[in-house]
Amino acid sequence: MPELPEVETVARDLQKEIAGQNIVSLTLGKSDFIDNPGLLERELPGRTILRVERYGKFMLLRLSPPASEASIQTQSALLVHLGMTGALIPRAVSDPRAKHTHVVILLGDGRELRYVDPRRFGRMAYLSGDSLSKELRRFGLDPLETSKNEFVKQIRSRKARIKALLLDQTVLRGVGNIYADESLWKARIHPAQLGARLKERQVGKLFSELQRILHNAIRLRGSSISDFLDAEGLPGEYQQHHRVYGREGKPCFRCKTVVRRIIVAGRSSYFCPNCQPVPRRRKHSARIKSKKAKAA
DNA sequence: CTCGATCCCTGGACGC
DNA sequence: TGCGTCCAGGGATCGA
Repeated sequence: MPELPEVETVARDLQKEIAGQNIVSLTLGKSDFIDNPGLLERELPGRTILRVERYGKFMLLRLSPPASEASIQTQSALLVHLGMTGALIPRAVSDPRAKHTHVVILLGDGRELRYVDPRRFGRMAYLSGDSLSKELRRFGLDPLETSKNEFVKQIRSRKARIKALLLDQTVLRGVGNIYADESLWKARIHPAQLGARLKERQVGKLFSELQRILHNAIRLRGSSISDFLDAEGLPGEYQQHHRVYGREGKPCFRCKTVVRRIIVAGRSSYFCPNCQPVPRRRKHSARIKSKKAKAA
């Protein structure tokens, strides 16, 4: 499942592999995950892929302006979200096409940039000018480009659960389930804890650990849980370094307590009940306890 | 503002 | 071997 480190890996590979390539033609298969398929077919042929960037969990293929507007400096880009099972990989034309290949972009050097996505949870969109900048503004802070102070301020100003905040792309762009759980475990914070209730020191710790984990994961080319493949079609290796994610029923790496899985913000959340204690309700616990005793 | 529920989609795991 | 069933999960959307 591609999150920030996986998308960063693919974006860097593609930057090396296809930046500067001209788009000769575009062939679409199933296109229900594309914002406006006709627009892609009209706009992409003839453009040059200037560079490939990561933006949150999106890849941004920055494009040259259309020939008719070469003098106007309107930004345009192809946005690609890999969803759960997407892959964007340059291949020789002679390579057989994988099942679920939905977009094929013929490049000037003769190769094909192929988008493969069995579940089609991904998204693709051509955007330019105001609609592009407007779309990009929807998203929150990039965890690798934000200061600790800014992160702490944002998190502590919200009363949603910390897990929900980490996953909310309008708060923080790029973090998904794996890296949310991993950083919460490292910072010893329960996923259901409310953002506003966390101490400044805790959120600071969370930020440092999140950054460290993301950098490490990028170094190891991401986590491959089920389907993730980089732009060369190879898996990453960070999954071998997961401390809690996917480890329900196994001993905590710190204290040997059995790792649990609960649903927080509608997502599986793995945590250690000992290292990441349940959030305490403010004071009333004694009163509730006596009430219960009376009822019994 | 925040929540849960629901939908999208397919392949893999599991039970028989 | 081959069914059927359940489930995962990022994000959009809707109603509470």
